[in-house]
Amino acid sequence: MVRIKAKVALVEPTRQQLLEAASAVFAERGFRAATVRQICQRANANVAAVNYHFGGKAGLYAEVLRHAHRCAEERHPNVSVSPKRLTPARELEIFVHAFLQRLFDEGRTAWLGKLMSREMVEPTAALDAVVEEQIQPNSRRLQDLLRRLLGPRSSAEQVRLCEMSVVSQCLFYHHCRPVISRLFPGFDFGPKALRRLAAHITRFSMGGLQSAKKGLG
Amino acid sequence: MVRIKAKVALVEPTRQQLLEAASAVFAERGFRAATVRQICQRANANVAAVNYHFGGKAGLYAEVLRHAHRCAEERHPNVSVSPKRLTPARELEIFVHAFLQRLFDEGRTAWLGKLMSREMVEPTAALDAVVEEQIQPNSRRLQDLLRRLLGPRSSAEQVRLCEMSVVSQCLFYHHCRPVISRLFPGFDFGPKALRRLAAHITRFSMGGLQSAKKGLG
Amino acid sequence: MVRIKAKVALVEPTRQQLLEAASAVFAERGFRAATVRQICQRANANVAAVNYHFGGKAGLYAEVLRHAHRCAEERHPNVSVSPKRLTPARELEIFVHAFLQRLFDEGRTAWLGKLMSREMVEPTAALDAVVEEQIQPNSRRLQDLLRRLLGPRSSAEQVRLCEMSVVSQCLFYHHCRPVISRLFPGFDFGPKALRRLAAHITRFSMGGLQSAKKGLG
Amino acid sequence: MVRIKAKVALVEPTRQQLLEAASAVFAERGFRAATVRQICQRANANVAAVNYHFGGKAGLYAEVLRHAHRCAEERHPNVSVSPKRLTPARELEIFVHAFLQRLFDEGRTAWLGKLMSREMVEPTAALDAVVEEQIQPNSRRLQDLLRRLLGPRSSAEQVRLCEMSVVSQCLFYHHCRPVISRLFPGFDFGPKALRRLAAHITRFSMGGLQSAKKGLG
DNA sequence: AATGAATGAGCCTTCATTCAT
DNA sequence: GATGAATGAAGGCTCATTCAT
Repeated sequence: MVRIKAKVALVEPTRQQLLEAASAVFAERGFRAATVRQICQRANANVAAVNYHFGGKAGLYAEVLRHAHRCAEERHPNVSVSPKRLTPARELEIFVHAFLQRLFDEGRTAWLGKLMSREMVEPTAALDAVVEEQIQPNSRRLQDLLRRLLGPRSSAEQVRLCEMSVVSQCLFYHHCRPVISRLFPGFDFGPKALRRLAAHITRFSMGGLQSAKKGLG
Repeated sequence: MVRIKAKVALVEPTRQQLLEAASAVFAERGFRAATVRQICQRANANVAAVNYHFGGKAGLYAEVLRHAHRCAEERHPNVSVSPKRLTPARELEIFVHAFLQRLFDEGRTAWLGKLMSREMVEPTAALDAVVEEQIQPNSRRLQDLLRRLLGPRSSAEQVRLCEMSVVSQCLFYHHCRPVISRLFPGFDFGPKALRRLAAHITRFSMGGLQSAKKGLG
Repeated sequence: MVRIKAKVALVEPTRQQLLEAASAVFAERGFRAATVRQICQRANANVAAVNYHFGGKAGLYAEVLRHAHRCAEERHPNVSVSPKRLTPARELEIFVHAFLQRLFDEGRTAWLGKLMSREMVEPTAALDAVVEEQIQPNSRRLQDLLRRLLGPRSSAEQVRLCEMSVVSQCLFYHHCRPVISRLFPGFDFGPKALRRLAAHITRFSMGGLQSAKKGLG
Repeated sequence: MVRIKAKVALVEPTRQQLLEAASAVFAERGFRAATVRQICQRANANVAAVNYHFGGKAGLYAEVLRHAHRCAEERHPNVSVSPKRLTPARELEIFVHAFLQRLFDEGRTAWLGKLMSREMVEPTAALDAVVEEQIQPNSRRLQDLLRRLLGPRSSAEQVRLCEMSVVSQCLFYHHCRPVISRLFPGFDFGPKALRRLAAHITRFSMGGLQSAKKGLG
């Protein structure tokens, strides 16, 4: 039993190492540019291991998306909170801030964001599952919050449009980073900046929601 | 001489055809996935032509970005208009609508959007020029408009943040299209839908700006 | 013990199942194209089982030839008949018909024919044993019959040549089936057709033997 | 022009060398076992040359079948001759002898026989073309001859069956060589032996045909 | 006796590039 | 100026086999 424990402790199971290595490489280089050999070398595994464990490069990639999601979830557990006495504005700010933190965290957490960005530009078969399992639930949660803010008379489309207006503002900083850093050198994404960003997005969106609400009448 | 004339008239110069074909292929498949052979075949040119005219695949790509920019500009000349008597809200709506139209136009115009999306995920050396020559001017123009809406007491950062809030809402529909079409099947981007979208973004942003303005006090 | 009994009763011993599966797969795909994994999967056995039980793919193949022979023998026991009062022509027809039936039987019996066809094109070490144990005895039997038909003055070579003329006509339909079915679409190998074939081969051969006999004088 | 001549003389065009090498290797090892690398090495060509010239291993193989046919044809031009005054028996013997010579010739001519043997065991897509372009015409020619021998009252099926009886006797020695050499050691296939074989097959077949003819009445 | 994981050699193919013409 | 042939590096994958359990 000691030996077993020792093994578990010392030698990471190949499959797991493969997953870790692949997440990093796929995030860095993209599906196409990443090579199986590269991944295996990084995972100290044999070239054939990928096929054995995941059935091929594509299978590995699909699993990586799930793994990256789990890693992000682990670090920034989904803000499913329904805290006791929060103003809706505060609730929105928490959502936005958590979203930004997820996007701009580094290390293993960053994988998901990078992978998803690539999926937007070049969707793979794996996207369907991700949307269904990961994005949809979050979308629902935000819609619930917005419906409360827009009032009971808001239409489904109104809610959808407002949802996208909120989400877009968060994603933008991540997705357009290369342009932002060229356009506004010095713009940073440290913890403080993220808080300021969240504050702005929240305030801007609260105003936007009010405007949209008025448009309903 | 007759033959030469005929040739000039009928057959586009190889270089130009190469550029056209490459723009389409790079936009569709991305730099890596696009193959030189594919491009040459589409351009009715020899495999070695790319190296001959552009020094290689990379050289061709750089030229393609410039070409795609020219094509987009040609079709939707920059909305530099400052029409006489428009309400600021209307002015904003025009800007937003023009932006969306550019993004969702099809054919040669679409190349630029697709190429830029890819540049966001995997910036190349060509990006610097594009930002400076293309994006910066537009950014300035929008900032001017927003400054007028936010009032003279608005800080540079306020303007910047609001600019990004506006722009992000436009880009989102283009950039996250794969998710949107999965999350909200039936969401379309025809001319009517773009007008509705522009209306929403404008109203939402006007509210946001008002909110941001108040925050200044 | 109950469990053991149950297991013995329900689950064919791995070795046997491996043999069955391998016979089918080798017959269908040939030695090279057949994969160990395919065989093991079909036998519900582990990938390593082949090496464990037979020392490798080659060892399994050698055993398969023997197994296929046993299976064929089981279904069409060798026509050792020396029936009381048959005309030699009838005796020859019985031999030919039995030969054809063996070749065109389906299921487990077909394995041998297919495997032997492959051995002809690419002989393996296993062929020697098959010739000695299986083919030689049949050859002797046919030679005896032909000697009776050719008369006592026939030379050993005459007998051999006539033997091959008879045998070749039977084998041809099996061996050249792909060409026959393309050259004469509709040519079938059902029980009736086999009887007609046997009749033709017998008549043709009886004529041939007579001709050969005359040539002796 | 001198230089061109020199080149033609010294450096065999890659494509041709590839074809030669491939014919040999495919005949020796079969389609599957043959490797592109092996072929290219033998042809002093780059590994990618096969893909460039033939579109892949399969394309090369298809071309090889045609090439092998041409080589065989070149050495033993088809006996389409209708020589002045030959007895039908003599005509048949010439056909049979030519057939045997083709099968047992060595060097480049042998390729076709080996390749066809493999096609019988494991037909590929290339077989259809071979049957149509190569086998069918020969089959027709033999049928014409046999029809003359069988008389005008012979049915199409009679002719077909007799054709197969004749052809099978020729092919047998080639196809079952591994067994023959084990069963009758010392059986050789030199020029003299081939002549004797042709004589036997012809005599045997003439008797067979007579028998078949009688069966018609 | 039997297994699941892991290995390494090898295969076919693709691709951007170069070279002689 | 332009081409068709040729190159070599690299990529994903398959397979029989081995090893520790």
